[in-house]
Amino acid sequence: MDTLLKPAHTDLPASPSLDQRRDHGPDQRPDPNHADCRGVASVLSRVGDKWSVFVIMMLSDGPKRFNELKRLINGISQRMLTLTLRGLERDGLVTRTIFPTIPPRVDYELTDLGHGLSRPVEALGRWAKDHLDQIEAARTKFDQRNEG
Amino acid sequence: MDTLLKPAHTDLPASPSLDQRRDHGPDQRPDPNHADCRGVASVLSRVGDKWSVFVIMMLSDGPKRFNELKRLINGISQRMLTLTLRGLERDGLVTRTIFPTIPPRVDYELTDLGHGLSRPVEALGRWAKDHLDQIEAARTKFDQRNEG
DNA sequence: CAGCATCCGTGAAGATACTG
DNA sequence: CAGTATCTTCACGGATGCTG
Repeated sequence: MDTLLKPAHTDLPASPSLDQRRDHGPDQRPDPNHADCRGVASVLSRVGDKWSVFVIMMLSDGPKRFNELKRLINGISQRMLTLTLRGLERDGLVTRTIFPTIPPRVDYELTDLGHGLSRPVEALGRWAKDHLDQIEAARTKFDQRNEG
Repeated sequence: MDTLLKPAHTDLPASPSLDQRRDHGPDQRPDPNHADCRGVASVLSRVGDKWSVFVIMMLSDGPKRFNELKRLINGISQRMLTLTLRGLERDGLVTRTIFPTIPPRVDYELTDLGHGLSRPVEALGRWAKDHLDQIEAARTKFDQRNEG
């Protein structure tokens, strides 16, 4: 009940790295006029987390069960899905509803907050989809210049 | 010129994990009706990368120099900044302009593609900022329930 | 079915010292 | 100033096996 799903010796489910590892200095004021880093970063990292994004997208359709999500995302391991869901739950983005039946059934659903997030996230997803070619082209070109 | 800034033995600057490690099986069609994962994921991971986001935000004001960015972001290490910038450059999101003066001067600027990305990214940033409290509150609450 | 518990490899990121 | 080079750490994430 200690190591649980937590990889090795973390204390947070799915986005520990930022909050914990990032304060390497005593005072860390970047410049208030831009972005206040610390806090925003921890939210951004949730968004940047591949699995979180996919889960959010899948759930924007409506509530889903555990294995349903697993099938939809398909590349995700069960551990990562659990971890991701716990993280999203922790952040108040999804709710976890347990039906004490046999066999057990658990539904995951976006909260209002989660739905709010899903909008900019999907906007981003659309952008990504739209410009994928350009980016991949740029990557190829860059790689050729750099080692070809 | 081989190990360079690349941490240990990667081949991509800042978002290699997804494309490479993700194909653990022969057939990996998730369900075309949702998101096509692989490609989008690699873009999302760039966006989700904390440092990339901050750099993009900083550069949306206009071109900046290396150390200027470093100061603005402040929590970033010099290595990570270089790595991030190379990644963004590789993806065709920023340009790198070298002035062969002494001392040397390098300007980084968003490309059109980069500016395009900066819009949804900033939307996300705003969202993150706006709902930071809610999320942190949720986190605290969740943590208390879970171990208090 | 949903989920813990564990072991383990990989690689992302920090710190530091050196160069043009 | 703007990088490079290198070492080290340790968190992410996969695979597997066990519970209620």
